Amino acid sequence: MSKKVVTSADVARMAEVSQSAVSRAFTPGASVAPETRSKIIEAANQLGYRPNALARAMISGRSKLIAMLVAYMDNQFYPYVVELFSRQLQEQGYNVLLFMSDPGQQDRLVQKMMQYQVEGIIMASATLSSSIARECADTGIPVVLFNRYVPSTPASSVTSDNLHGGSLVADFLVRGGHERIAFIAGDEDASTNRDREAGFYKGLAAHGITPWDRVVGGYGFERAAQAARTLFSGEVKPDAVFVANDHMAFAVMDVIREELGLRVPEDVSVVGFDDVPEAAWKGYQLTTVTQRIPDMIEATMSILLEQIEHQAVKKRAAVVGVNMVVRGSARIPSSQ
Amino acid sequence: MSKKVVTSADVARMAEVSQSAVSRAFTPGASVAPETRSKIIEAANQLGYRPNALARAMISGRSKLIAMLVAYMDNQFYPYVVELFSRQLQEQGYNVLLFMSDPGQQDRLVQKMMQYQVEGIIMASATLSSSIARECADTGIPVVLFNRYVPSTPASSVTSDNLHGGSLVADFLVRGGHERIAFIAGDEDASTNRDREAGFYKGLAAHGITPWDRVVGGYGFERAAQAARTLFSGEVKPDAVFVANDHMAFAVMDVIREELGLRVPEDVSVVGFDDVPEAAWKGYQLTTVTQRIPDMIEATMSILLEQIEHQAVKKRAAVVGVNMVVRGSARIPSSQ
DNA sequence: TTGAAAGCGCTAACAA
DNA sequence: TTGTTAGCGCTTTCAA
Repeated sequence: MSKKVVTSADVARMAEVSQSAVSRAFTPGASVAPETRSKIIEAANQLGYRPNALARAMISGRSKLIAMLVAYMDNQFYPYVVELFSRQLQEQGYNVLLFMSDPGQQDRLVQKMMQYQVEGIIMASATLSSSIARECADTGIPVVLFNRYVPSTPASSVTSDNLHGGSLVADFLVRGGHERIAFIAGDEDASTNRDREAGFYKGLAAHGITPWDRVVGGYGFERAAQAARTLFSGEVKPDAVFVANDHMAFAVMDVIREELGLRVPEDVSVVGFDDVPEAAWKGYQLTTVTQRIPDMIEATMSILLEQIEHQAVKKRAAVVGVNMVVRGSARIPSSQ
Repeated sequence: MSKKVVTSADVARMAEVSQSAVSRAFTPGASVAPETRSKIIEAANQLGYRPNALARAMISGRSKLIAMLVAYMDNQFYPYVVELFSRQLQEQGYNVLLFMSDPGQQDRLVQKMMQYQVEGIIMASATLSSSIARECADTGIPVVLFNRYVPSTPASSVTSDNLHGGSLVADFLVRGGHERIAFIAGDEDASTNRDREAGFYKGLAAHGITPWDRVVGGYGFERAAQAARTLFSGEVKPDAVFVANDHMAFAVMDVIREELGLRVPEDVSVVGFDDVPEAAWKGYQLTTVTQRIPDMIEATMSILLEQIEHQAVKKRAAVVGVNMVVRGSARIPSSQ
């Protein structure tokens, strides 16, 4: 039926040029006479020729592949990040190899990426062992941890200023006149959680206040709901809770309003972190801290592309600023 | 510093075997003596050898790459789909090349996929020109349209029974005693919208009822909000609205409750389609039609893998059943 | 079971 | 500007 796979040699034959001329015709900066090129292009179109990207990658050493490893997609933060990365990388001529990480499988997946000769790796909310990070660095593959950092690895990182974000929330809640301020933690191993929590406590301490209670929600919806139930199970209840991310905050609000019959923010204020799209939905109107995703992406892209360009991996750590968005889920400070 | 890229020849030298022996040691079914293999594996580990997947793909003709094209990620339906596909594909030994489609760029992206010698293509809520579909078929690359179909192309498709879903909603709303039933359409070019709408009208007609009004929301959040404003701008307002997907339904509910001050479902019933995770959130409790994503994925995988296996592309169209989930956003029929 | 040899489709010197 | 010539790192006959 069809001739099965057309190669550059076929095109060369038809255009009556050498095979390398065909290669040049498809290489942006190469020196080919305009007429030669158009003759070749025409033949190529006629035959339905498509350069084999794999062969090109092999010989040129440039696969134009970037791997992305993502832990989960149910928190809307990540789909948004994936979409933006994909679009921008595509625009830059790169292609995305996507991996979903199963806990414990991350190193194996990174090996896979390297087998495919990716030119860079983006790890979104996933970390890697330092031995693997070493290996990437030695191979010359830049790795950037997105929204996580690990001090002891050679991998670069891009994070928000979670420390500052946490203190912003503390400030806001204290100024709002709250007296029993609780915290629902995310994944305790995650740097995001550690920093948000540390910043929060520090901010509280600056006002001479100690956190009223603390439970762990593990960044998951169901587990956060459970955490909220625990938090509100006592006789006297918190009047404000800072939840380590928006995704959990929705679950927490559901429990507070539907199961406990309390009002938000009249009875209890809720503040999240991330500012995912749903936070602006009227059903929640979540007051939260904005992670400036576009800025984070930009920082990641520039680290990655710069290192790919210069063939030199060196650790960099970008920290992007944050700001609070005040909506309706937490009492708003009246004074000043 | 490090020896830069280790090849099978290096391993062969160290293990004192031929280079082809190394290849065999890394090929599952190949005939190698156990001792030879272990000798090779040891040398490989020592040197940090990783088979080059690109070279393997070139010679074997099996890239183990599957391309996925997605139009957008803001509707939670898609992140979920992407995650599930990725995990299952990974489990089957395949790797995912992810593309976000810009409208109009789809054909170009499919060309890219083919250049990377992908073994199959999944198009999620995106369609392709029939010429490109032809090309894929001729090249022997199976394509499956996920959640869309195009009768005139050779591409396979997997969809929900949108027709039936629409009629289910009509039935539910009529039995609920509604009298002014409106429809907010999604993307009018999409088969999903056409079928949901057709099924809905047919279901209405079966009860001798005609739709009260119809506006277009284009499957987008903001546009749907606008559509809702239009729909409710008249003197007399609808008492029920079927929104072509959940994502728009949230926007519609926001407008109805917050801007218009109407109650859901007391003043107006809202029904969506998809059953994304947020539909179960207490802030919305959206009554909707469930797309059985796991079943849809399974159907897609089996079409794809079967055709890759047998090297034969033939068009198949799977239709997956749907069912309604009754939550709180629409009045519940009392009788029977 | 093993090794030698022949490429997969392409890019990249090197001459011409 | 063009063609010739080597390979990139691997799998796969084909003999041994």
